[in-house]
Amino acid sequence: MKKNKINTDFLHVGNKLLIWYKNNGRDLPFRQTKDPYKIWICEIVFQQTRINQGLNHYNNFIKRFPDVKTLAEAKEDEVLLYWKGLGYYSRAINVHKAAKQIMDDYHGVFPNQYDEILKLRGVGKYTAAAVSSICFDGKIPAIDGNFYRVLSRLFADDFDISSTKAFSYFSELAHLILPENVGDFNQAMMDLGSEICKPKNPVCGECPINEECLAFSSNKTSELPVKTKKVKAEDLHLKYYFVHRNGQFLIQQRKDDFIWKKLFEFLPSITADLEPFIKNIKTVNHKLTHKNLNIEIANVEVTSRSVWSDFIAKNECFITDFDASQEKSFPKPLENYIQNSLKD
DNA sequence: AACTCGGGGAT
DNA sequence: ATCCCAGAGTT
Repeated sequence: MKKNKINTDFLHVGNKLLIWYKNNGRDLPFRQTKDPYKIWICEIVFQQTRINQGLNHYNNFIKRFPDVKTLAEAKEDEVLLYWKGLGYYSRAINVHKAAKQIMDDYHGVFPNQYDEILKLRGVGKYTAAAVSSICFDGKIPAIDGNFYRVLSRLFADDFDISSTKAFSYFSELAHLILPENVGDFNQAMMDLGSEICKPKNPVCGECPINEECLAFSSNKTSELPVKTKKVKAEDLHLKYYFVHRNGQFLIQQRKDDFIWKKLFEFLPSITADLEPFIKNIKTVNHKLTHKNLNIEIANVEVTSRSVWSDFIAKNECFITDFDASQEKSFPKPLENYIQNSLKD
């Protein structure tokens, strides 16, 4: 059913959700505060990330960087360290840039208007709406994956959520049920989408708005939302040389393009004088959302001190050891490789 | 408007 | 094996 066919009054749905949220909302660490800094960080951490997966990262991040100023004054590498294992590493780089932005452009005071929050690096329409509604009583629905799913089911609407027009389309739909307290409403939609209106096997029997849900009454919850675009992973081969000597090994830092932005990695190539020291070669398979990685890692133990120091002098790389490596952010498969090397 | 960016848990 | 998650930036 399209929105222009909806003649019933759905406004009470929003208020029902607020009541449900008050009694059934999840108890999360960022629920006790309206500090825009903390809400902002949590919104960034939990982009495309499940609560259970990011909870420790969020707590550790807030503990180390409790406010904008602390974050802005930190080194980028340390911010990346606290993002280690979370994925989508541009979020860490951007959150750091945005902190500097707040110091420079807003005298360290978090902007309180949607349009200003939207200017922050790494903050899009969703996050700007979330922060402005939760912290500053902004009246803007925070349209995310939960909104798409809940609204498409509530109105039994087959609008393609993978369409680029989905955001504005579901924004309009959201206004049909938007209550006065938009901040709590936005969070209620997230909890409903997470706990009740789940992608698969939704718990419609416990849903506070199942009486109004057109997908429920027409038994179409399993067909909604409609998403036509599918992402397919392509194969990618990577090769690394784990060059080490006496508990030290050589690393370099990735660029901020392609995958694993600015994370540390082993050397992608060596010179001929190191080849005799290759002990063995291990292949690691690792799946990313858009890539099936096949990583070949050559274990190079340099037993000659002169060859070791000569290579370091002539090549761009850093020396680290197993303890110090814990203080840098490596891609997951390389992190695993280091951990396995420790056991040998 | 389409493409790209991680990692992990649920099914 | 497939889907999807408190999305945003780039092309």
